[in-house]
Amino acid sequence: MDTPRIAGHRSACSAGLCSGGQPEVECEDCGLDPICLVLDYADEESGVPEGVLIRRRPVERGEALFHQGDPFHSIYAVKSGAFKTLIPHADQADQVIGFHFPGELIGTEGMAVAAYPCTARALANSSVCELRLDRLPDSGRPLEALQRSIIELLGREVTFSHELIGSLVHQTAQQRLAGFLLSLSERLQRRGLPGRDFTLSMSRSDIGNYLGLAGETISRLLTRFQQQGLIRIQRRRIVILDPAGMAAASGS
Amino acid sequence: MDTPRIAGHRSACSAGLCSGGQPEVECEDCGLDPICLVLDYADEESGVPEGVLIRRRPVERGEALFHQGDPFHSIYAVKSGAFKTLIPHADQADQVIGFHFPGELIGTEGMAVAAYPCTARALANSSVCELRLDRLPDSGRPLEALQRSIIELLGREVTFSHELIGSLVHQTAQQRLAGFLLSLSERLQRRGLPGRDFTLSMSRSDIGNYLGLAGETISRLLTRFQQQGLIRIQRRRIVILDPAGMAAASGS
DNA sequence: CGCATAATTGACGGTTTTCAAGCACTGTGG
DNA sequence: CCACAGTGCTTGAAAACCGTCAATTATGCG
Repeated sequence: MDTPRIAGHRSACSAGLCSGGQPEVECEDCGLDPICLVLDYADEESGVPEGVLIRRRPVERGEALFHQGDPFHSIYAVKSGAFKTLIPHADQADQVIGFHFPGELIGTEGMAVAAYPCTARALANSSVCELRLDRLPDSGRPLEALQRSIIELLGREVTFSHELIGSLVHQTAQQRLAGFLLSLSERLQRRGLPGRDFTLSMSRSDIGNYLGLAGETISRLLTRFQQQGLIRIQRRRIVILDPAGMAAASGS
Repeated sequence: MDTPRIAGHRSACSAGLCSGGQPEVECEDCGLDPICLVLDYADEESGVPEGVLIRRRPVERGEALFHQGDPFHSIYAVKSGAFKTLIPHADQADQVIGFHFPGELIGTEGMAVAAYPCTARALANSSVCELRLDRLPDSGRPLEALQRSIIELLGREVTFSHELIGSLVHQTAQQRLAGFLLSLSERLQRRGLPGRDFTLSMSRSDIGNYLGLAGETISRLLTRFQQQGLIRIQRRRIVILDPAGMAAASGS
């Protein structure tokens, strides 16, 4: 790992690796952490009921955490593995909304409308922490801090979506893919995982779908990046050799 | 107007028309209304300070409500006129993030990160209601209801962004523009304003920027729609003649 | 009335999609 | 252990679509 860490008091794993050898995020690096802390605090103070926070539930590859339209009950944090969220379409191909890596949250946008607006599916064998918000008491002071955290999360998500729209809509295929790989790299590193040598758990078509490109275009661009010495690809493993070159290719 | 309404007790205007003759949204149809109600309630119960809610402030065409990076203090509701939000770029052209019509809110996403992530600019002479959240007391029970409203708003915005991304990225120029005009029509109607005969306050380039297309493409498509008898255009005035045909052109 | 800005329209070229074929890898069952 | 099928990936060729550039017209404003 790029940045080895000491396991926190709430982490059952050390050195960021689990029994399966998959990289796993530490609690300190997890997006659910501020909320977990609120709940821990709440636990001592006012007695949050059991079963609100379910730690390290395993999810098998291909399994769905929830489907579009399911009544909202939980938000999830990825501990290991990877997920995609998508809007299923009966007639046409599904629309891939996002990818979720260790430390990142899934399902936050369902909270507002009482139902999940998308489906979340595991791209690999994974594990998640689940926060059952429906089992929280209806009122009480700790809720205000929790709500504040959620408002922050959603606000960041809106801003991210706006930036994403700008990227997707005003950039060429090469810029989109280079930017995508760089942002992936950055996201993994921010969570204490290796950011220059990682596995794309999703297919080329999934990436293309997400970026508004054909799967063939992704394939062609990856080989072009490799020919330019920017990256090295072995099936789904990606090594970023020249981050500066990638940044140039991403158009900023 | 399509649906004439009786002015509510908090509305200073009647029949949805203001002195300037511009269509104005009623309080009942305004996105800020649930929050206003919360504050009215709060006012009686616990005494919200004066100056929290500023009603019907006029904003001149070209004037900015706030700029990107300004410290967050307020969310705004458009009463009359129209706004665009954009991310300014020093080197390249600005990125248009969205358009805001009477009854719709501006600035919600700034709340989470304490600074506005975008600039809001009036496309026409307009008026807004301003809710100064920085003048709210730091704690107190009514906040919880307010926070819940804001979480709902942000959640809907996230979902909307996801759908928008899907549209922009997987549809042709014709589908995007047809869908854009239809969604505009629906948004205006939802707020009690005429939805089949309205004014595009923004330029062709603004629309193109927002949809990821060139201004020339917007121009060409509008004339094509008119040739097909779907719409009628006179400068910036649009009349939707065949909503069903537009829906077909939008690809769903 | 004249200038500045916005909108229209045409021609051309580049990028990306689509269609199609062949290849590589995985996992399964004999 | 190997053959096989299935899936995903790569690569090629042609066409569609949209962007850019440029010229012209229309509109608004002083």
